[in-house]
Amino acid sequence: MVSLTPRAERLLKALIEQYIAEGQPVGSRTLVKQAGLEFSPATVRNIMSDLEELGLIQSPHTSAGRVPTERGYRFFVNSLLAVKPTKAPDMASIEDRFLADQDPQQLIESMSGLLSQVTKLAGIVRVPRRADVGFLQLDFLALSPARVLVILVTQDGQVLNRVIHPKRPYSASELQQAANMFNGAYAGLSLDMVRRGLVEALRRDSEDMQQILRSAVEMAHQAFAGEAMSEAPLFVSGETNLLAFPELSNTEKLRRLLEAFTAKQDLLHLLDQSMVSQGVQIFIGAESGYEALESCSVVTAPYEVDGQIVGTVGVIGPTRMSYDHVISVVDVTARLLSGALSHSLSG
Amino acid sequence: MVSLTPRAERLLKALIEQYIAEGQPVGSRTLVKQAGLEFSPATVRNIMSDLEELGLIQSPHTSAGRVPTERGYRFFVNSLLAVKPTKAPDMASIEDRFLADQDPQQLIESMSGLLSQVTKLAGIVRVPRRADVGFLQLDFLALSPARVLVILVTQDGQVLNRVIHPKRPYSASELQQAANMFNGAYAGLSLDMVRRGLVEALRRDSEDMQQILRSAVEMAHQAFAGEAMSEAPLFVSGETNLLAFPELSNTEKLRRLLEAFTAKQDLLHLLDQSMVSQGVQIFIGAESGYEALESCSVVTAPYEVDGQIVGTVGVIGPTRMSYDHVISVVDVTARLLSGALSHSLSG
DNA sequence: ATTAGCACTCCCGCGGTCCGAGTGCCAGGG
DNA sequence: CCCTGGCACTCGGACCGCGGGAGTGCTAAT
Repeated sequence: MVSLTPRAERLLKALIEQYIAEGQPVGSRTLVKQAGLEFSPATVRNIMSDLEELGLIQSPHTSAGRVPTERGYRFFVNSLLAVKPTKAPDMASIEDRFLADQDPQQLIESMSGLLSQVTKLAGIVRVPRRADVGFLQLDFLALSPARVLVILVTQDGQVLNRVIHPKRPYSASELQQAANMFNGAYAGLSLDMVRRGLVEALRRDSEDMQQILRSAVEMAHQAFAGEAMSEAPLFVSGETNLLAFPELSNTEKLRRLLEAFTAKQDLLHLLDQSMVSQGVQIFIGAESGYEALESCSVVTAPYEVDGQIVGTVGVIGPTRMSYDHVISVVDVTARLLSGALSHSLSG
Repeated sequence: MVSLTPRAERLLKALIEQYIAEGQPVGSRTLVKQAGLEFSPATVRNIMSDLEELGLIQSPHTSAGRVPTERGYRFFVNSLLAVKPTKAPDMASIEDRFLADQDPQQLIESMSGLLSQVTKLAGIVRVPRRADVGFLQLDFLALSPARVLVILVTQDGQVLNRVIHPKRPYSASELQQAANMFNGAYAGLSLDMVRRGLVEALRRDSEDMQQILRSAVEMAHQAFAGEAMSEAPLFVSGETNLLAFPELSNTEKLRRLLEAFTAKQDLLHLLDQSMVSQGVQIFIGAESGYEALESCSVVTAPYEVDGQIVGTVGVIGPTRMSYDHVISVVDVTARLLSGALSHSLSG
């Protein structure tokens, strides 16, 4: 890690803050005026020259001011940044969202909207991997003779459902019985284990299985063995907020970015990465490793249920974002979400 | 309705087709060449002059070619357009989507993605209003002593669910009994009627109601009486496709358009409008009545279940879209969706 | 009635100029 | 020795004028 004189640090900090605020390359004169520095523009120029040699700032062209590089932002975030507490009105918006007494799944999904609204950036949320949550119970419900609605409930209150067309009609009591047996057989396992159990059970010949349980297994398999149980959902909101940033609105970058949002693949990897460690994480520009996120930063924080990390919330915006505010908003949102989930699930 | 000479019609048709294909103002010379007309550019200019007086075309400035006006598109769509059958590969994509045996709700929601993918425009889908569908059954499921999962199933296989915190703990058998009584009391009504019934039942003093049913009503009310039952969902996909059109990418229009997509209010009204009559409907530019849709056209078609219109699918794109292809794609999608829904629900 | 010709208009791209902002460097002063 | 004022330099952006090209409208001739 580079080390700077206190003065240089102070200057870099002022420069980055100014650039974040205005979005324009900042020159020595404006920097002196704006930051109230007690030395002259010429001195500032010398220091800037040093900072440029260190790769912390650069100038777009000869006679423009300086702009932070990704390294500059990184240094800024690591060493210079004073995270500001979330502003009261923002805090109020966030807390309001947690007051509404809704089911956990919806609460989690609403986080992306909340974050985008408060930060004026794009909000993202990675919902818990279904495969890991516990199986609670399953129900078969006859919609018509040929159609059965399969409802699967997890221990954290998620509900998955799907309509299937069984091979033969079943009576309501048969279905009830089948569900009871199924629930008895698979209670308490994780969804992933249930799914593997289903595949296993179907491969073995069915002779050693009661006919009614076999029917249940078949129907459950038909409904949920596919990707439905292991799909990896990710929600993005407020993409339009990004249109407001001129550095992104040059269409080509924007297009790639929005396509990355709909493809979700890359984002998913990134968010999974951020699930391994606790606390707020920040990916600046190329650090994310995805081209589509060039000149963007991602700020994430995992949330947990009963001490176990299950998902991530965060925001995506231009590298030029107000890290000091964004970080605290993401952090507090993740914390409150963790609290709300743990409370509502065990309360 | 204006009437034109056959020659003028032919010319207008060629001009609009050319403009749709290229997106550039088209002049007399290129028009003659491209459309293989047997008269000279000068004649074309005279006719164009007439068309301009009629308000069907206009020129952006003196020495540019001509561009269709909204009236021009309208006339084109009404009188000149020969709808082309959906191309085989597109047809294949569409049919593929209906082969996957999934639940109706998901199938409907996937239509917006399908349409955006096939037409390279933004796809929209209005899902059925929940208030109108029939109530099938309701279940209470204890997640923990303090939390009850309420699952509501409609006759068309939709599942709504929400976690509530009842006033006192209930045993599993109490919950079962409550659900049974509730289902007996409200079976067959529409969701809207159920909701009104709930409010009514709570307002009456509870003495004339069995205690256990009263508990069920309270819990059901807690879970679903809010907007959950009457919310009006609308799905939009492929917004990024619109970035490819230069006439929209001027940022300000695009921004408003995308905001209209997230606000959904205006779109919803528009789609509700299109539910009153059968078949494909086309709103060109200002015809939609919403400023955000300026210089955009919307092509919609309602879909039905058992002869009853329940929702709408469609696309949104620039007024300069290939109506001939888009119309047939939207039409066939709506038809196939109607077929799939009627089949899967009664089959 | 159609067409060829022609003058006209306007957009667009090009090169040139000017101006301002900002830099780098140097010499002088605390 | 470090800071600072001064100065020459560079570069981008706005402005301007010009010419070419595309397209039109009009008119006269067929």
